[in-house]
Amino acid sequence: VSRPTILDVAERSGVSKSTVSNVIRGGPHVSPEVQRRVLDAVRELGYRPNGLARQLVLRRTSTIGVVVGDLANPFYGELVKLLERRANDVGYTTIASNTDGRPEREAARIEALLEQRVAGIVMLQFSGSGALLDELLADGVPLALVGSTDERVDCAGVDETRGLALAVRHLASLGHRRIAYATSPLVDARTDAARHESFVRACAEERCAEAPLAAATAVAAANDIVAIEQIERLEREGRRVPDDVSVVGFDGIDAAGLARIGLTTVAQPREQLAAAGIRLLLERIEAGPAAPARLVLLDPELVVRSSTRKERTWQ
Amino acid sequence: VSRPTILDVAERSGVSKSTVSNVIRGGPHVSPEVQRRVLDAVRELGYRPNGLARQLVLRRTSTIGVVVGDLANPFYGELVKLLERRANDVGYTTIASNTDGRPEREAARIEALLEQRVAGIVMLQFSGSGALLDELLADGVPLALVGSTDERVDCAGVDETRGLALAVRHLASLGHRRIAYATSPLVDARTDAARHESFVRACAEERCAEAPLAAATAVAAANDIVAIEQIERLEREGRRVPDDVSVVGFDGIDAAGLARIGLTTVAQPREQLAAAGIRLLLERIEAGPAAPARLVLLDPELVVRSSTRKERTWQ
DNA sequence: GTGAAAGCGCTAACAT
DNA sequence: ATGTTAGCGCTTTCAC
Repeated sequence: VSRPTILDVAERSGVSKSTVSNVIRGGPHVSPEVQRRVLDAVRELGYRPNGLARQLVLRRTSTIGVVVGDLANPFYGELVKLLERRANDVGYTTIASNTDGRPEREAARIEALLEQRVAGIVMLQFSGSGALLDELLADGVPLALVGSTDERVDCAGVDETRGLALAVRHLASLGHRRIAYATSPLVDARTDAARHESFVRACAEERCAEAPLAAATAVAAANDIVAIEQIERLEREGRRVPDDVSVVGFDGIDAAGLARIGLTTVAQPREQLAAAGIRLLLERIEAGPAAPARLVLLDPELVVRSSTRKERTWQ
Repeated sequence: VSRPTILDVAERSGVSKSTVSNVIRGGPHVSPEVQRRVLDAVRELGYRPNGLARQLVLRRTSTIGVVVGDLANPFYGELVKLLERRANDVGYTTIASNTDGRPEREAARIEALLEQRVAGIVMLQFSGSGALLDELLADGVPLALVGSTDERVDCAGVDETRGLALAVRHLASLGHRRIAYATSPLVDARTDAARHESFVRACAEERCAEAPLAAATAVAAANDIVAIEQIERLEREGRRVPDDVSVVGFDGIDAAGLARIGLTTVAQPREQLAAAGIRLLLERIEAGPAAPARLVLLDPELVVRSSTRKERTWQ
């Protein structure tokens, strides 16, 4: 039941396999007559070119690896989907690898991608192990970070400083002075670090203080999932959102926009992130490892909904 | 900058490439001394086996294709994630392909998977084009459907009849007699058809009637996303859920469990679905195309929350 | 315009 | 225990 090969097609159409190869790849110098015969044979035999063999001989693949922390988070699900669409448009396929945020899984999945000789890797998640990054860079693996940033690699991300500044400024303008930062283990460590850092800075600028969750009148979450979890937790504990405490998220997932949730959030431009990520990666593949790292910084946008309101004492 | 090959390793460690191959694959008959030398060479050279070449010569891959309709739907995102984990556990990798529910994209993505010579395909989405299925079957492609069913292929799914019966019976017991069925284009056509059919049957059994959305006191949705959209729509139109109309979903996504949403839903056992899907596929790969198609029917579970209540006139 | 031949990097008999 | 050899299915010079 072995699949037919290019040789079978050659035999059946009475030409050599090079000629078959030429017509299949739309190569040059093929007489219409021969072309027809070959195409007929292809159809009759149900021939399907072996991509593995082709990639082996070409010594390059048109596959892009996508490393993601949590596919069950719709923000990443959608990003993966957009990346795939984008990649398809330019003739690439993608392989998505879920890491559950575990560094050892991340390393293993990347290793597997490299053994498959992917043309490059887009990382939506990056455990932050600098060693891994250095190794990849040293290996000359084309890399692009989407949604987080690192000086050493090409990145497409949102301006994290502005992002959390937007959130904190919004809360401050509503009179909040004691703001908590909420996160979870599923948040990519680097992203988390960046967001927390800028949260702290923005607090300083706006003269608010970082407070523990129990003592805060508002919470800024590392992402929308965390924000929604916080709303759940708060209301379970009898504190109303936004009446008792305001909550703002980050990402702009669809669920945040539901009337029942109404999460004020800092939305990321997902389409643009995906587009920039693929573009950066392809250009990196083109340019080689020596070219300087580039950074595409997109603007996040504050979407105000009903999870934030004036601090109580101000009413 | 070409990567080192097995030959480079052989040369550096002063053995033949078969010996290198043996130690790398943990093959037999390798003296500890030679083993050490080879491993050293591997490390020094930064050698990484070429999976493409290996798969080509083995004439089989350990890659499973996963075809999914909408990765941005967290139910599918999670399913893909679980499938990947499961597959990894048994030595396989997965490559997920998003189709956006479009049959032509579905066909194209499957074609690409086959050219990559995937060992088999798990379909979470199936456009329902019988022709495509027949073709795959005729080609002897190992196939497993997860979440939908077809007599011709191995399937792991929830008992759709029971699933919607659960929903309708629940609504009927609350006094609802005019129930609408809600769906959307993103719902896999076959799944949609199956659910609607059993909805109709359950209505007959419970003596309810299928009603248009505007005239219904309750709505059964094809999945949780649709259900949540319906809640949005209804409340935007000024009809409260569950006070004016009850809504029940299907799938059991995390968001349904949020207190703010509180969606009564028919939950699918996602872990078990993923596990069964992978198991069926592997057994199919093992058994060959001739073996009879198998069906794993799992029990859905009604999770009652706050989106359903007694029909008003009954109070 | 078409074919013959030389690999791509690897595994698996079969020798030794 | 290790080496030799013959491919896996394809692309690509280079002849004809």
